[in-house]
Amino acid sequence: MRSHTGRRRNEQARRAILDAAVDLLLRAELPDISIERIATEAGVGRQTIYRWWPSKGAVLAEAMAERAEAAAPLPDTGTLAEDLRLFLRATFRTVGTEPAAGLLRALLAEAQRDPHAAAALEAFTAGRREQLRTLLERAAARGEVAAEADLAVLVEQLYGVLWYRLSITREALDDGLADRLAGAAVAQAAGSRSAG
Amino acid sequence: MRSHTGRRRNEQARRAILDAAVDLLLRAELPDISIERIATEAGVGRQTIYRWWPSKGAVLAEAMAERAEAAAPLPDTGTLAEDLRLFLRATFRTVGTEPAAGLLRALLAEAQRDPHAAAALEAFTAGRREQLRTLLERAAARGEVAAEADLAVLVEQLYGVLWYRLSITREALDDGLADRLAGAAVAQAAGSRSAG
Amino acid sequence: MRSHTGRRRNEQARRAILDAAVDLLLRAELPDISIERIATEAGVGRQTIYRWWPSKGAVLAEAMAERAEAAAPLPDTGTLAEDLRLFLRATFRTVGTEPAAGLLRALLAEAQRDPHAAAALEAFTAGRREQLRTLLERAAARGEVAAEADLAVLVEQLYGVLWYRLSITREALDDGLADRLAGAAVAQAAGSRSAG
Amino acid sequence: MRSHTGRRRNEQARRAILDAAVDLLLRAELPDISIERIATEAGVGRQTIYRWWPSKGAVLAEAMAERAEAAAPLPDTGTLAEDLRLFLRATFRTVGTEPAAGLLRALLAEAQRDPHAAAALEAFTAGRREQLRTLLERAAARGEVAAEADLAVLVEQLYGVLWYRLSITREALDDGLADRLAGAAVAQAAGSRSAG
DNA sequence: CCCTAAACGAGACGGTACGTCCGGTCTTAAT
DNA sequence: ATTAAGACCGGACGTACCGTCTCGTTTAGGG
Repeated sequence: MRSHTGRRRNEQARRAILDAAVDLLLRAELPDISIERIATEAGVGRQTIYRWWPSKGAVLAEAMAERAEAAAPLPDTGTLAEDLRLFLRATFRTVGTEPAAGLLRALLAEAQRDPHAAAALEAFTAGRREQLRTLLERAAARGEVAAEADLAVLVEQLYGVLWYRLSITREALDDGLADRLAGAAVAQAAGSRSAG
Repeated sequence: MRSHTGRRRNEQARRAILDAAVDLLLRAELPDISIERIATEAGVGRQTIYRWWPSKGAVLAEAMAERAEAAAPLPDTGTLAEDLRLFLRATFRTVGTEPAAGLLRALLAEAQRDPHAAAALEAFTAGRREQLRTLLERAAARGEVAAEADLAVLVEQLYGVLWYRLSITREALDDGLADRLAGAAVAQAAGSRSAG
Repeated sequence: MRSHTGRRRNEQARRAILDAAVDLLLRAELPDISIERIATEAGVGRQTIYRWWPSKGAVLAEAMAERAEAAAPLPDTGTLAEDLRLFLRATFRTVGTEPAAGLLRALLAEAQRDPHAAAALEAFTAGRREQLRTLLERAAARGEVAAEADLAVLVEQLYGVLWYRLSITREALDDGLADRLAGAAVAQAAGSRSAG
Repeated sequence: MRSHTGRRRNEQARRAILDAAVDLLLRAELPDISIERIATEAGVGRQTIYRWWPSKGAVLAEAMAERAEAAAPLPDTGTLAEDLRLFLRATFRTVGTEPAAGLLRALLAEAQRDPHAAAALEAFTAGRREQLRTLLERAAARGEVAAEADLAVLVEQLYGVLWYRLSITREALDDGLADRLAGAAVAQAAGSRSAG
């Protein structure tokens, strides 16, 4: 009884496909990148892509997830304001510049029509929200956050601005914005205290 | 020198095209609506679409802009909290349910690849931000907002949450969220005072 | 009861259309000339063409008929051989060179799909056959032709070679061919005598 | 280095395309048969036609060449008159009736605008001329033809009549014509003798 | 001198076909 | 069994024309 026969998955092909997808995004030559082009670029048969990924969105999602793996360690300076400032600056630097920005935009577009991409994007962003939530709760544990503060909403506000600028206004995601946003978040988290 | 010669644009055709585009979005039959299908659905030659719109995104954008024309009048209850609550509830009700939600999602996707759609979406959202900004500044004039509060960022936070849920998490945009968001915004606007 | 009211046909437009059709053929830029292009070239509304001609083939036919009006006078040297030689040389010179050659080819093509063009071509060629037939019968009256000679077939043979070269082999229609053909025709007309 | 990879050409698809082309010609439903219709009729993707043929004319040409492959064996009765009579009768019977007549007319029209069709038609007719030339030279070897007779021209005369009737006058290509033409050709070939 | 009528240039309309590109499936020979 | 190659059917793309249908303008008698 064989446990597995036949040729094994070719890791080089996998790499070539993901790299080709990102390369095409970077070059941003044409409005959209096709499976056809990815295969040609990667020097790979089209079927090899279909064998391992259910859709183009899934390829992009894997490419993105891979690049994002090196998640920045959460800063821990002791104050919410500083932690948030550092976290947002680091996030914006990665996500606000090419190639990541283009990748995310393409993935967002793809997610609107491809459920696989939607699921991948949701999973990815859920991890990010979790991370930010952790940062906020650490501050709450230190007593920097009012009891009534709605941390879940705050997380969505912060990432909301990021995606809003990425996909709609295309305004810069720079350090200045990170600082303003950190300030606003701190005001919101703390401010309810005086309102309470 | 003649000012205009030849047959005039057929308003019925224009209507049929925009309506067909929205109808297709509503039915959401296929992941993407093609110009071909819009033309067939509208009982119109394909060229008639190409004659008046530069791209599919431009058709969707015009369809959306038209539906959005009936902008809700800004509430004016005298308090920021209540104004915001009403405004967000009204906005979420329109935008968070079909057909508007699907239209916006499709337009967002299209805007990532089609500059015409991108421009149309940016113009549309700029108008919305302006409106919300007006609401906030009225409150500021009443002294409800701390001097240091960053209203521009606040506007982006609120709409950011809306689009984030629409396009990424697909969580409901309900009255509960509107209220929480209004609360958070008030806290942020007022809260800086204690931080100041 | 009025006999005719309203503006009269514009002769300049007619001329411009026929000239544009021939010009386009000459330039032979693209595989085929469209009504659209003729109209643009002629600086004329498309409807003006449709008003006066039933099809593109009819325009070409009229253009050709007009050019062919200046029919060469039948030579009359006293011998069949010489008459035929001169007639074929003159015909080949006109028809074997541009623009006439292209016009005839285009008309032939059009006649295969457009009944109007077919009728016009048949009428035109019938006139030509008549002419050649006259030449042959003059020789017969002089006793140069055997009684059994089939003049109708001979006419078709001569014009058959012309069109065969024009449309299929595209070999030159030069003086040499005219002379060989004249010789062959004389042999055929006279030759039956010995066979009789 | 591989000699050939990938799926092989589907012979059934090739057959279906050629058959559909001929079928459409037969039915002669529309003045012109489009690639679109051939593909639909054949149950084949449009690209499959473009992959293997450079133009519509090339498809028609291949369809015709295939039908013509079963070339009638040259008759060999011992006399030019009889050989020619039989050859022309057989040729006219094939070519003068549908579907062949329509096919040839369509191909002739196509050849006036499509170089591929022109080349195919020239190649096809060259073969036919060769055949007829052989028949004539066999008679010459038997001494039935005058030394000065211009066999090349005679071949063009005979096929010229065929195409002239096919494409211009559309008169019948019947046995009677074959016989008259054979008689005329014999007169021409032999007649030069008395003229010499 | 207007009135009616037709022809004019322009150009929008619903369509058909073009030739290209891509999607997702399949077949082939090689590994 | 997987791979690169590549043919297959299907179908959308954006363009070119088709023949028809308005438009407003121009030109010509007839009243």
